[in-house]
Amino acid sequence: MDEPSTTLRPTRQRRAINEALQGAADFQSAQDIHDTLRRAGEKVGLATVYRTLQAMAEAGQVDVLQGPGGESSYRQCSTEHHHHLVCRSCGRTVEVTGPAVESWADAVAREHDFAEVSHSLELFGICADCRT
Amino acid sequence: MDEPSTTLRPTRQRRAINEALQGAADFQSAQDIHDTLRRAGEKVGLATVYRTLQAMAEAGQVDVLQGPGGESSYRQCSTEHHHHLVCRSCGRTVEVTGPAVESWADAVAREHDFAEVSHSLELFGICADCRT
DNA sequence: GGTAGATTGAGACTGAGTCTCATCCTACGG
DNA sequence: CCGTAGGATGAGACTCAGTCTCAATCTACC
Repeated sequence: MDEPSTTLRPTRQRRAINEALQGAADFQSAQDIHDTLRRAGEKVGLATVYRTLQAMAEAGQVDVLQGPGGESSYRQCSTEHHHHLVCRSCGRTVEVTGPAVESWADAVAREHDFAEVSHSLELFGICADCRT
Repeated sequence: MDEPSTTLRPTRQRRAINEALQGAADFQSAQDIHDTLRRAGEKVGLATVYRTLQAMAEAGQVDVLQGPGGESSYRQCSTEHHHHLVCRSCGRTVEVTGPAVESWADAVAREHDFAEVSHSLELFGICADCRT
């Protein structure tokens, strides 16, 4: 499908996108990042933002979250396997782990004889701040 | 946000969409259903399919699955809370329940003081048939 | 400095989904 | 059985995220 990366050059644009990601605590859409960069004076094409974000997601450097409108949001997270608890109101995101879920998923997969099982799991709620 | 349903009339189109849904075992996109109906000779507008499917999803009559391309797929399922194990290759879908997951989600929500917590959880893999 | 090949970006393009609004149809009262 | 009010429908324009193209540009390396 794709070589690990015949070469992957650290360009100005990629650096800028990386920084924008590090400067944000919560999930951002590609459009958001593009806007941020533009406003910061960085000239980066929209296509490049999409390409870079995708590449980073594939490389496991960022996490992807599918919004309800089908738009993808990206966030820089810890590299180990985890899930997210996201505030529906302000977008605040907390990383959580669920060993119980992982083993449950494995068990279910075995039971139904499915291989290469992956799972997507996100929690949504209203955080304490947004409730007051 | 929205009245329970001032009135909801059983029209030819809605009946057709309902039947198409019952005739399908796996998740179908709105476009799929529209095609199916058209091919079956039923004249139903695309907008109507979208509207009806959305209304049914809101009413809890069908489950929605977000595809990677951001397209929504619909399926008629049991009314009780459950999740799906979907074959990445053929789309075969199995309904599964995970009591352990539900209680884990509750615990996590309490721990971080989030209210009204809901979760989305889907498992993807390759079913036995597709592996042979 | 010179070059191969990866990277970029403007803009055209795609495809899912939404919106508008004139027309159609269902429910219901008389 | 007919007439009417207002929900439902559908053709087509429209929005918007994301992808693709391809010439120009930049980076790594000799």
